[in-house]
Amino acid sequence: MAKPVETDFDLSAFLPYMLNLAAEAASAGFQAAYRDRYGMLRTEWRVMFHLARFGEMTATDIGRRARIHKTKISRAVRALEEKRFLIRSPSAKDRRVETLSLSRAGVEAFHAVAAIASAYDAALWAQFAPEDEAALRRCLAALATPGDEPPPPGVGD
Amino acid sequence: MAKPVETDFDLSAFLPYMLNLAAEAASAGFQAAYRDRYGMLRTEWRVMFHLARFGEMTATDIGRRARIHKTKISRAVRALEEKRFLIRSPSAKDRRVETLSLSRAGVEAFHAVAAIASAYDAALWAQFAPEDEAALRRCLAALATPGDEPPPPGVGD
DNA sequence: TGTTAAAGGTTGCGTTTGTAACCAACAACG
DNA sequence: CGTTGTTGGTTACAAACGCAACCTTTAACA
Repeated sequence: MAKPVETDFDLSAFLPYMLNLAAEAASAGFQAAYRDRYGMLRTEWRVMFHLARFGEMTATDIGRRARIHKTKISRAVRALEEKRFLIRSPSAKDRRVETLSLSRAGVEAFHAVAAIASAYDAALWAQFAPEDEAALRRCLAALATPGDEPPPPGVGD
Repeated sequence: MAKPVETDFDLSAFLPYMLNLAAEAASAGFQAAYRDRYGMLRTEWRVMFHLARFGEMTATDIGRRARIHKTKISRAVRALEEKRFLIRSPSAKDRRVETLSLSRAGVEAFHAVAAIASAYDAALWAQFAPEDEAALRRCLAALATPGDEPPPPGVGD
């Protein structure tokens, strides 16, 4: 099969492929902000963000909101706890549940990463024409919203 | 730290995050096409696509074009070979190199997956307004193009 | 030629992930 | 109450990945 195959399918125009290339490129430069500086994984950063954004939450709450699987949350929570960024406190009403919150150090780390993220994000958006930016936001929001299926494996930011 | 943290950073408007959610959602429904039916991994599908698109190639060629790391290519090639979808033939000029090509069965599998991908892709694009589609293509292309750095880890389609 | 450097690929090892099974606590209901 | 089913969360095990080291063959060049 030495010759190219006759086909009308064009991978480079295939939306899932384009999205993944773009996502990969956009994430690459930012990961260092939490990976190198705090030894955090992507899921840890996301969990940290949610706790900062919403205050106290349970692991299940985070998973539902962030669409991350239970086991990934569980491991991220343990890692954050070991880094002293997160505190678990038992719930009085339901002894299965633990309420999670950021420690003071966790809040500080969050602020540092969020500052880098803000600047990074601004630089990314700056390369688009204003009307393209609006269209991009619309399309990405539509793609991310579709079904309310169970939490997918996850690719990450 | 029970209360939400005071911050102006909004994760849900953070471009890398939006891209990853969208990429994840867009890929989810398609992966079954090669995973369930042929037991292929994402990298295997990408390698197969490149061989179909360009005919014979070496592993390094594929890696450069698809921006996939050597070791992932190497393992994908072996997996495709074991599935009898791919044939390696030694190069006469350079004994380090192996020329890769799809077997007849590989071409058939490619066609089957490509057909599903085409239909899936059309359905995804159909949800956008025509002018949004153009803008989306522009933005994603711009994001994916930036630097010609060495092959990144890779997230996938 | 002999030496050194570089390129094509593969492999080993540790880390991260996905799936499924699991444990404990609670809820529903006879 | 006792049984049954569900929910919050963790763990075990097998895959997959990323990185670095490695082997072989070419290229550069003294």
